[in-house]
Amino acid sequence: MRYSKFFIPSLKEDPKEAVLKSHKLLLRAGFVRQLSGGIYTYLPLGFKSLKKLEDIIRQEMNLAGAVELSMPFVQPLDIWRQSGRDEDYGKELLRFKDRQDRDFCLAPTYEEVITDLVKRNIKSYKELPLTLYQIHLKFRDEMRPRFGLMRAKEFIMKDAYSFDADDAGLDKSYKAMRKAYENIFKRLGFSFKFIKAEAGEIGGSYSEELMVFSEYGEDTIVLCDNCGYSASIDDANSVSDYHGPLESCRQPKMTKLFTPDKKSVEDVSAYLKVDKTCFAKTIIYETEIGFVAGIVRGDREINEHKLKKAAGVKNLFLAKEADVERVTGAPCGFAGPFGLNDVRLIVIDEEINNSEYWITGANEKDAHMANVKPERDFMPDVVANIRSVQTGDKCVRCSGSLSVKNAIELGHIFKLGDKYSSILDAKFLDEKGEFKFFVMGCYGIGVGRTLQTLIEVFSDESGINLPVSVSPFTVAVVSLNTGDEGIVGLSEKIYSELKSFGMDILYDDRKLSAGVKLKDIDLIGIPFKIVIGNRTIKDKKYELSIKNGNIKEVYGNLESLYKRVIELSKVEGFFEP
RNA sequence: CGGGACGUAGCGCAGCUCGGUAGCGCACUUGCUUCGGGAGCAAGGGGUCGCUGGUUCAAAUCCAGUCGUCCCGACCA
Repeated sequence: MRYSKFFIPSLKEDPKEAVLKSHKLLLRAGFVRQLSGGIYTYLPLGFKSLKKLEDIIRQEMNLAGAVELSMPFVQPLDIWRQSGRDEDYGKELLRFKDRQDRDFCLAPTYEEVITDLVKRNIKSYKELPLTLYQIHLKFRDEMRPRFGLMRAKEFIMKDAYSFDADDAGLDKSYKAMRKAYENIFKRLGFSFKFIKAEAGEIGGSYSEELMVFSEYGEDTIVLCDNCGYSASIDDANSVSDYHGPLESCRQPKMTKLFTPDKKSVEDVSAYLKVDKTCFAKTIIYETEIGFVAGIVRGDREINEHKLKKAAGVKNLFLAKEADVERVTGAPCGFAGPFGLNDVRLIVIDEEINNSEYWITGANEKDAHMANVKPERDFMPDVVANIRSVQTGDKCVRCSGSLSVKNAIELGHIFKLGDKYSSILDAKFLDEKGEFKFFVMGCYGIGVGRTLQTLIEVFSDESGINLPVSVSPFTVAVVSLNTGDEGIVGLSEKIYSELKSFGMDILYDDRKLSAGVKLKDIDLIGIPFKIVIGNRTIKDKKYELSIKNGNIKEVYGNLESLYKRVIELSKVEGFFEP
């Protein structure tokens, strides 16, 4: 492909709407453009990369025995009314009417359609198991689309659905998909892990999320360095073996401490010269049952998800400052667990209950209280694990050391059981001639999100650095001086010869200065680059640059250059020096 | 949906406090020179200042509303 004939609107400067590195690069390298919030055009370059990524997914799905199809993006709302998810999905389901005034929606997912399809066409256990998949659009009217393709309203997803005669069959289908996912993400070069998850909107009995580690991931997960235990920060537990504040900060009896203007644990700890672990901090939340106080150690954070569960509430958010003042009788920053007005529940973390001698707010301006003991000085209603795991905590399984990492969820696999088949009355005849509901599983990969995550994880200061298998082009030929016949002639020759070997090649024939062209190639991140300039002609040597590792190789003749390029193009991930 | 910020040329921004001729860099067009890491000189083109209304002799600038984009929170691939 000639650069001059391709459409690559690259940007020199960071667009202001992007925050994330990968989002900036997607825009700068001319991979995508936003049409409206959460709605994107894939430009030729991004589209080419996307297709390569899809092919990898397709290969592994096919290998696992899944069969590809394509379902309608526009769906009659009736089918959603039947499954009851019309209401469940709420505003995320974008609805509209056709000219006959019938209700339709844009597909946020495809369980209804696939279940209906299989119900109408599969009658016997002899036709099972069956796994169908598609790579296709979904639309969810997200309340807040953000970070480019990471959370878009319209997005591309690979979704697969398995149909089995019984649970044992489902286990097999599930395992096959799980293995396919492992293959896909290994081929892409990701460092990843499956994490058990709560099923959410899709529902079902068991599900795992495929998480890829990345500093900027929106999800937080906990890993054990020793036994491999892993869980979402909302589910993860750590050993509670804390035996209370240090000797040095224990007071023999309840003592009021003067702490002028010191509100945060940080400030009070510095002011009193007492370790943060000696504090019990009291946070007031507003919920549908009234105010709830959550108490954890001073150096800890409350996990609101856990607190919700422990308190048995659905909605929970930090109380407004005015409410905190009313409830505690003191300005924000001096809350303690005793003498609270109008608090329905006091929930304390296990660690707090394990011990005494706590320093807490005194519910009085500019004062804290030492030697506060649960059950003597205040009555906890619930004792539970409501703290977030921190790096260094002990693993509940093996007492190894836990670490907390950010990750991006790229896949989610579910055992659905008969959730949809029973609602939609999808049955087949088993060997005994009895009707049974299909036992289903469903398996998703966010394809657009995966592309962006590849860029997030694999990029350097100069630009994108994708694995060879998903880079939009494998090799670039850059003609530095388009005014020189010798250079142009040689560039054309190399371009057409490499093309004849079936190489996916971008030939930069633009009449621009050398710097601009080289920067663009680096930004797009083409793994291998052949630069033709005066030097090439003068020295009769051919230079091949490898982006990963910033390596330059020089060849004395075209045959050996071609041989090397062909060899390199077969690398699946990155060329490793 | 709650909280915050921003909308001025294709892109990135200044101008707005204190109302009076719309500006800078990059990009673009033409010519000449240059040609291994975002070239130089010369000449040029391009903006209803997001939109609507109000105040005013006069609005990019002040006021109100509205739309859009982004960030933080509750949800998710």
